[in-house]
Amino acid sequence: MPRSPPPDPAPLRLAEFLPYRLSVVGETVSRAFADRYEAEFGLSIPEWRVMAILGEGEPLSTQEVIVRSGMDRVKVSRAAIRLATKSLVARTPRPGDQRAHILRLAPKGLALYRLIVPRARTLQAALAEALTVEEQRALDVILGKLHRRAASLRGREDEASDPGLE
Amino acid sequence: MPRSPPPDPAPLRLAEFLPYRLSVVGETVSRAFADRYEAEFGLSIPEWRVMAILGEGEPLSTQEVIVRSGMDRVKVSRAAIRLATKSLVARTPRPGDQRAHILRLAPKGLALYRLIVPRARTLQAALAEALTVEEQRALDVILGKLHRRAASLRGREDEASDPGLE
DNA sequence: CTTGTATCGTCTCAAATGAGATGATATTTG
DNA sequence: CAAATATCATCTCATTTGAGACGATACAAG
Repeated sequence: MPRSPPPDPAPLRLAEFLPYRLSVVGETVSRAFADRYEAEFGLSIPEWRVMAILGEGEPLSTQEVIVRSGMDRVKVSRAAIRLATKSLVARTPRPGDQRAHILRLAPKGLALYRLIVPRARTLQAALAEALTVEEQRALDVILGKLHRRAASLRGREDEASDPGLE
Repeated sequence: MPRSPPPDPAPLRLAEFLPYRLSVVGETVSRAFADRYEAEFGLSIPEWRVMAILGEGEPLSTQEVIVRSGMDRVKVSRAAIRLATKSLVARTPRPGDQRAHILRLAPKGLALYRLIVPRARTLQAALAEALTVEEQRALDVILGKLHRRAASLRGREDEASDPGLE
């Protein structure tokens, strides 16, 4: 029995495609915030992230900042160097391990941090304001789930099988 | 009455900060999908997006693809050129306007499109599977709201005022 | 028609990006 | 202890990015 030519799949509407939408929204938000951080504080996003991590309290090695920020090794290294150049961050060798640098906010960095945090909260509020409180809570859960799933999709690049190995 | 030193704002937890999380999730998802499109079809994300838009049916000018894809002028231009080089997309001058190119899927491009679409749906399903149906619906609404809000935040770069001018 | 302005897509170029190499130090092994 | 291996942060370099310049065409006003 002759097959009819492969039927057109219903065309995919890019505008409704989840990965596309996530990417566009993420980019738009990032740009909006990047513009502000740059204009108001002269910081790039990677610089701001490093400051934000260090502002949480503990001094951290570059390596630890990499893990917590989710950023690339090179990005963090460069951000740390630029921040040190601006005297916003102090870099001291780690006692007992000359390879690692301990990063901490320098006094000037701490002062700047105290200026940025309220501003960042305001900006976030301006964004979150678009959502109801329930939506905000839901989004929180959703982002966590999506992140874990996307990370695991990245993990096993090929082969859709591999049930539970490793 | 002497002021006490400016009280530390509660430190901002980057890991809970909405713009940060959106950006990280968006990036992770994008990478996961970009890896697949590249490995399986030899397409970059911009190339895939252009194909997806053209696959919706109508032939479109570069300009229209720019609008619908949300991508940069240069990105679309380059993607279209690469796709044309691979004979996936046909570029013909628009009758009556020699400036514009009309883009449409070439036969080879249409064939590839038919391969990609089911795969893209499968990948999306693998991602969306992490969420309940209610969450998927909620996310849809949420992304729309966030996108509009972020876009408008970008609009009025400075000055929190300007009520309604322009 | 001629001049001025707007829009099309591409090109240029400087900046950002990130995979891999590198040098320096630490740790493990024999 | 010496040698092999691992880890840290940085550097290198090829690629990607996007703002602005650009040439070409279209349209508008005189």
